[in-house]
Amino acid sequence: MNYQQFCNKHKPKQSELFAAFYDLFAKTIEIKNRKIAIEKLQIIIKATFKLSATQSFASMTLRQLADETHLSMGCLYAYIKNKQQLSLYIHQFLNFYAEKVLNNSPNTLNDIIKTHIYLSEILQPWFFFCFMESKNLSKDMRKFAIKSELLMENKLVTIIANGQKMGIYNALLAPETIAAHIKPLLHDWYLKRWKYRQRKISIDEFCLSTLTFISRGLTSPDSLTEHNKYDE
Amino acid sequence: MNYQQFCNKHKPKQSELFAAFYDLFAKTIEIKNRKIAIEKLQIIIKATFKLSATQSFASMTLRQLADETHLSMGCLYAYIKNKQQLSLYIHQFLNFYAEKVLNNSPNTLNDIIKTHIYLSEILQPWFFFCFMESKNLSKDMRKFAIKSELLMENKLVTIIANGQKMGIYNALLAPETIAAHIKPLLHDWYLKRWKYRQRKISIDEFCLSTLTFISRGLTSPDSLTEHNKYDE
DNA sequence: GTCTATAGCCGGATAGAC
DNA sequence: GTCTATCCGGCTATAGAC
Repeated sequence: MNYQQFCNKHKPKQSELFAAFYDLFAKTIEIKNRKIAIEKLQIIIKATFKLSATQSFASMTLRQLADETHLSMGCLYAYIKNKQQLSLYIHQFLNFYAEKVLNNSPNTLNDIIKTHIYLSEILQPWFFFCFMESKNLSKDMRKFAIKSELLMENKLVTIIANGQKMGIYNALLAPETIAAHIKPLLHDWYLKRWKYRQRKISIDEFCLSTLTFISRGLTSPDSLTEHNKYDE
Repeated sequence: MNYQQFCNKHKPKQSELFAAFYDLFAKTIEIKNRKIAIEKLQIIIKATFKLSATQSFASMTLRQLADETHLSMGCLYAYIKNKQQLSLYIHQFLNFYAEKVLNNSPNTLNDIIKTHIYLSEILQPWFFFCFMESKNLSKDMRKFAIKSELLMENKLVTIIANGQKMGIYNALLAPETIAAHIKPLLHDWYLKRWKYRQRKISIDEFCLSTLTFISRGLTSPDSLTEHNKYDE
């Protein structure tokens, strides 16, 4: 699987993405004209990402959001119940969407890692927002919001444990430990997206180097060479 | 070097830390009684960390801060010029302090990595705050604030490049790429501190597994084994 | 569906008493 | 140094016209 193949299978058109968004929350959205709602929700959420990324969601005002979307305050409130709900819906939708993709993903280590990176590329602003703004959620909601993250982590652990049992991976580190190290490597792609863009590193290059880095940590069966041993 | 040794050399008493803080900004702080100022600044900044961590700095109100510190609004304003400056000073102080320690740090790869982890342990709330709240800074200030991060990154790159030249490390990945992968591994310690605490993973265990993970990526000279090759 | 106008509150910041 | 009292601007949210 490469990025192009993943896109063919999973990359939604922007309109499809927000159609799914509307359908998920349609019951609680005042506007009943589906086509208009989808269009406006896309505008509102993209503006939310833009403003949140530069100043944080908490300090973004709905006046700014109204300006940015060229909607009035009143109109905004036809699409969202209040400011907090806007944040909540974004979290919930990403969770919903990520879980759908992860549940359909293949089960080799490389493929899961690639699936995660590719997904976070396609939905980069969503991932970034959810990572940075998880504070906005209540405790209950926070638990819900990281369901798909746990799903991902469990998949990693299972595969690594299996690989170790079969002798394919060395067992120097516990599966949970390795999984814990892998995750921040993947997060970096969407958290520091601007850095990779600036350095002109493509997603394929990033995947290659990440997988190389991880594979080497997993597969070398020999003990550490002398000068790099953890020297107390 | 282990954590205990590092602490003996670098770990400041809390009062020393905030004494350094006061001295760095004394010119711009109204309160001239050094002892009182140091004490209150410690209270104010710790409260800021607490409130920011649960709700973000932007949404923390100075009234909340006054409650948490048991100071009045007026009194608060004797220590800080305004809300934004509070955030700025925290960023500037961490940068000042980190640079001091990093410049005195030894120059082996393991020691630099350990220095960074140990430092981020001692100043965990500072590191967490600066990572999460860098948005609050103006563009100029942001550049300034990451000076010490760049210092750290450059040190990594230099050492890795050297090691590759000397044949100690494999040259599968560029030094910059490896450094880019190492950094999020280290950030995880202070960003997800609660997770490691919950799992009862000590800083020494974290260092060991991180260094193991990194070393293996660097030192195995053989090419990737078949089943883990980047199978496109 | 979208707008304007406005209610009502809360935030940052300051003045001035003690 | 620390407090109370207060200004004023800007915020979320809603009512009601179009």
